[in-house]
Amino acid sequence: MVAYWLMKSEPHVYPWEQLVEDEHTHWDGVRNYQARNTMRDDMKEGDLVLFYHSNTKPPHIAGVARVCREGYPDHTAQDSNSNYFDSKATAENPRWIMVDIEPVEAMDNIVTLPDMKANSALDGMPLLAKGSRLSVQSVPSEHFAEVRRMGGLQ
DNA sequence: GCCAACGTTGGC
DNA sequence: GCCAACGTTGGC
Repeated sequence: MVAYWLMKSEPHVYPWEQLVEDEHTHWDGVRNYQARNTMRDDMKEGDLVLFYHSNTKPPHIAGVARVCREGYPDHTAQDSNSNYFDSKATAENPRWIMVDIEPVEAMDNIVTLPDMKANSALDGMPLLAKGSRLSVQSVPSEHFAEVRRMGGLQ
């Protein structure tokens, strides 16, 4: 049973094009407990992910990715040279978790936030909720299908 | 366990 | 650059 998710990345930090070039990546740097718990407990290999570009004009979904490795310790938390260093993280208690994802398909045309807000078929989508800030979040399957359709994918 | 202060996210 | 919304920290 495939589940659907959405992950946010700022394009000047790690864009979709970089994921395509890298072929897969580990999703390090998440330092929010709710997002961590989702990666640790809920995201399974084969689940599909909407790759969202935040903090850009306009914010948009760039493509679809797939979980290719389930939750494991985010080693950057134990690296004092990393921006994501957390002094409370240890080998015994890594505190932060990441998954690996790989690209599946780019949108034929990007799906912008205003277009999603204007589409009543997406009413109730967590991304569109007021004050939504979670960088890893669930996507209802019917919303996932609608976003793919909006992006021009079969 | 409360809550004020502070830091971050992210659309606009 | 602004600021609303939200999460975390730490004193009490």
